[in-house]
Amino acid sequence: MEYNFREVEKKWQQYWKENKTFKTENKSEKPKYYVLDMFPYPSGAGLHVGHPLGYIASDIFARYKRLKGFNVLHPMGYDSFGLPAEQYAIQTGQHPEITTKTNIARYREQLDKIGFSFDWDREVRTSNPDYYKWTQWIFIQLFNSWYNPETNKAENIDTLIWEFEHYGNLRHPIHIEGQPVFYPNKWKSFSEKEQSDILLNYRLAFLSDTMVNWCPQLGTVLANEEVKDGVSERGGYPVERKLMKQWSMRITAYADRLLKDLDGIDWTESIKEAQRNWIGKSEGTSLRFRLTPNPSPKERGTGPGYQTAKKKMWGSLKENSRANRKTQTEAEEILWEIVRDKKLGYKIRRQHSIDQFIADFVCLEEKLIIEVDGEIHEHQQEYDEGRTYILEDIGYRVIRFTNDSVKNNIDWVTKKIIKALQSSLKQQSTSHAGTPLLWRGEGGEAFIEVFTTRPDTIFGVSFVTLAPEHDLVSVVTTSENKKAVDEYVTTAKNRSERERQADVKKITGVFTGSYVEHPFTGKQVPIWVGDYVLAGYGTGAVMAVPMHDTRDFAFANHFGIPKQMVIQPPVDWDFALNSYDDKAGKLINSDFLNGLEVKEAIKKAIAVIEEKGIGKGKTNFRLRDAIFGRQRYWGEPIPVYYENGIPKVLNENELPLLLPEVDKYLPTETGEPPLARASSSWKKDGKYEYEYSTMPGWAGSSWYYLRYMDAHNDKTFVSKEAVDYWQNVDLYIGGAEHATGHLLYVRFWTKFLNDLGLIPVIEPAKKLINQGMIQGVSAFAYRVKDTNCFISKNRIDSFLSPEELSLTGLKIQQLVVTPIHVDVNIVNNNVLNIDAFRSWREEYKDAEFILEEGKYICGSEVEKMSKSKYNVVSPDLVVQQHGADCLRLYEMFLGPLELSKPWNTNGISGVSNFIRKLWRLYHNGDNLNVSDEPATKPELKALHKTIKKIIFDIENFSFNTSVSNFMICVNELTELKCNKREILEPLAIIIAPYAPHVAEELWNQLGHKDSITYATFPECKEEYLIESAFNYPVSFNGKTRFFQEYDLSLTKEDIEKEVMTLEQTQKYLEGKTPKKIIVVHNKIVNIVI
RNA sequence: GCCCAGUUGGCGGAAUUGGUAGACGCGCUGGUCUCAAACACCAGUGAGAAAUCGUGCCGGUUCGACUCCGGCACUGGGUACCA
Repeated sequence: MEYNFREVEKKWQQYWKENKTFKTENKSEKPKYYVLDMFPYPSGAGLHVGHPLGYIASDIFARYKRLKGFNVLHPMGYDSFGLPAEQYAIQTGQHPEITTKTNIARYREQLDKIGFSFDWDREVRTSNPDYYKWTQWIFIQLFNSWYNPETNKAENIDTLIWEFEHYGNLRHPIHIEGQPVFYPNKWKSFSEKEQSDILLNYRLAFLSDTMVNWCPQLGTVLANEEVKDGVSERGGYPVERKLMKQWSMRITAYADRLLKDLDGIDWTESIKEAQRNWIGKSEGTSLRFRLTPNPSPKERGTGPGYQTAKKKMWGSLKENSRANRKTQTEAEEILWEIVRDKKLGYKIRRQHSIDQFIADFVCLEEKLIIEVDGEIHEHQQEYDEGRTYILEDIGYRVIRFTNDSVKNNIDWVTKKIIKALQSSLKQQSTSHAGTPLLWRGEGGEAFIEVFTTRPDTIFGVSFVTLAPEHDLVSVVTTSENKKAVDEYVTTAKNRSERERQADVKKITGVFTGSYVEHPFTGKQVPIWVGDYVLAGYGTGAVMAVPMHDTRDFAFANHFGIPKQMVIQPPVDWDFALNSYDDKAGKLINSDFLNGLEVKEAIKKAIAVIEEKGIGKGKTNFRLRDAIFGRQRYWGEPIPVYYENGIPKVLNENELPLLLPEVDKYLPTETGEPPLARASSSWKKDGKYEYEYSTMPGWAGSSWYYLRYMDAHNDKTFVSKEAVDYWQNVDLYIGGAEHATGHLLYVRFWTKFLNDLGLIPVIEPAKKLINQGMIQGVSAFAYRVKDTNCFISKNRIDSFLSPEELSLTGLKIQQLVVTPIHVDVNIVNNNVLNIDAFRSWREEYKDAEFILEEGKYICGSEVEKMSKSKYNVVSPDLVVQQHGADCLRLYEMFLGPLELSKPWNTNGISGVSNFIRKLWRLYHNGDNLNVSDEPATKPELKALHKTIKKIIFDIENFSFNTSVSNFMICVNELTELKCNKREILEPLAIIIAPYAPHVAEELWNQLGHKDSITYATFPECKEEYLIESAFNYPVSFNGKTRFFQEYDLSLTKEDIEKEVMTLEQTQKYLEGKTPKKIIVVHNKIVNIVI
């Protein structure tokens, strides 16, 4: 009887389940090995043949490691929160939990049929409260942590509060650029809300106003990597930019570590490269260009109309400032001694330029100006009023004291100043919101700061470009240009993300009318606005070097801006076509950089820039903080409630915060997320509102590998013992599509948990390999336009008979055909099953066909496997027809694991035959036929050769070649008519990882009571492989011409002599004397003529 | 544009440090078995009549290159005004 795979596979799947064969303990004498698969999202479509590819490979590896004596952790679970179930719920009203459960049941059934060795006792589901309780718990840890740049680690937020209490937020690495400064004594005086707002700037999980990718159709925000080409990855709906209050994760704090630690892990180069690009570290320098002259409010058209101040050029203003400092009044000297050196707890400057004025004293942080009116000012009442008005208009408060009160009542003056300082925190101007003061240096000068990676090209700068959203745009724009700039900025801001991406090549921009001063040449450099500059990267401003930067080049050409070459390009470089961007060549036209190579010039330029104090070396990352909230129902509730507008996290004992029931899975009428529909009692302590957004899909999957180690622990997310034992994943097999999403986030959370001392590892997986995609092969039938007549592929352009033509309803043969996707399951070798097609869909019931050679031939095309293309092949069907072992072997046999390939079953019969042939080795008819006689030398050689190859192949993840090697081995043993136990027992073991069902059955029939799972993988005994002779290929000038066998004991010299005596050698020599004879022992003989 | 992967018979693919190119399987051809078909088994199968030629194309290193180096083309994937 032939091998009955249906019976045997069912039997062993049952056996494994009943005996919990693959249950793994967290303690063992054996070394540990952790094999992890990609976390599946249980979709309604079920598994297709592409999904198990990686699972089969990892299962083979896991089973191999067990045979090699390892304690193997090989778990499976479900990433069961997510959009599709929710979309389905919106359409049908069915609770996503129900859909999810059904889908999981179907997945499980499909997985079981393939015979995977998962430890199902460790199954996790991210949507189970006992799982998401810990996802919420980790969120709370993130909320309670900040990233300390000094220790380069996440720490509890308390250490930051301590810092604030003792040092304020001034100290260099703690201070965040652009944040208002406060001093030690200040922290405690802030209100709870103020403190909360400040801390949110540091927390690793934080709430902020962020530009988000808003997808109106999906009704939610999307992460950057969920948006492809301006539309949502799921569904393909348009996405727009929108400012929203959002929860985010401060992944940027880990940018450098995420980048650096890539070097230490054995992941595929393509994934590492994708992550490196996504993180996008670029080293360069910040550089400030002095703004001069500074336009007056009147010039830029935003100031009050009655402006009385003389139009002052910056230069003279600066001189006034310096002169004033030397000629202080007595009162000013007295006050200076009181306020200088932060004596009042605030940094106060004197004779400092503000806008076009010079303030006597100013505290920039608190935006407080202190004026001491001397005799001069008494004559200028009107002037002072105007000046105060302007200063207040741009966000300053001005307090005035007379010379007399300073001289005679300094205590009263001091008290007034302190009071003013303390009460003026962050007082924002109203009419000028969005146009803060220019960044000003010690001398009071104003600047535009740019970021560049090419400071060497500083002498090639021909203009400076600001992003349309840049704060300084309105400040530097002159009144003549105001209209054009305003229009441009409005258009640029309103362009949707999609338009911007589609229009990348369209160059747009506008001149502001102002200039900055070149820091070295002093020349005037025009300031432009252009949307090729991104507000969110660097400083939102660039120095444009058109000769050496492609984008600047295009911009300059488009607007006719002059260009200056500063790097000597190769001789044949054509600047009419391209800029020369390479970081190679010598500097020219560049003053002190002349003659240097680019790399040296960069160093030198940075040094000089830093020395001049106009900028400093700086690193920028492309990586953005990850938006963490989704305005959706089917996700983990964020464990946050709001008390008087202050976000607060729940206590651990209040977890899990369960997902509440809602009447509809839609946003509320007021546009709030679905959770706002929860009953009015869904409130913290019955009064405080919970956060309404839920966590994104990647929350649960960012730590699932840890939960498998200790899946049922209700005390902690993973016990210390479990994680100390299992450490991290030894082998992860997954698709490359998660390179910049999941695989980056899971690394981030791992590092964070490590910082907190909760886990001992800094990376989730030591080794990662990608499985390729299995693509679908779609089939097409060609319908003649406006008819129900289908024409066979190769008849479209051929002559039709009158009868055939009449089917098309056309008078003359002028066919227009529409290709229609046909279900691949009713097409065999491109031949359409016409009856099946007619009954496939109602509309094709009466379809007519124009055939070729009696058949209807379909067209085919390789596409993504998807339901809508009717090209999905389910593994169930293959298992039903050929068996699970056959599916496993065939998927591996298709080709290298990491390569994408279309699915076709053309070769599956070869694998099916192989299994039968293997079975026949052990059987004679219906009976087991195994002999205990000792094996012969050729039999042992066949086996051990295979053992050696299989070990090599598995350890190199070359599963396709090991299947070939099994075939070779079985062919050889069949040839040898081998039925020796000594051979067949080890053979069953080495094949067990690949074809576990048939191996178990053979093992059992050989008389073993236990599962083959924990047998011992045989060792390769080299002595059986030793050959006494080798059949040398004899080649002439490297081309093999014939073979000659020589004993391996012969020396090179012997062989050389022997070869020369051969008749065939003489024939190929054609009477010439060889120049050289190369003999490589056990390899080749090459004769050079 | 940039980054990554790939390109070998009719097809999927093999070739471990440079050493017999095309293993293994499919398909195809012929044969055995059968009334016939399927299954199974046997033989052949890169091209060419042959000399020879052949691993995307051009060049190089080497006694010898699918393999190493330089340049180019094409296919697939990722990514993008990131300064």
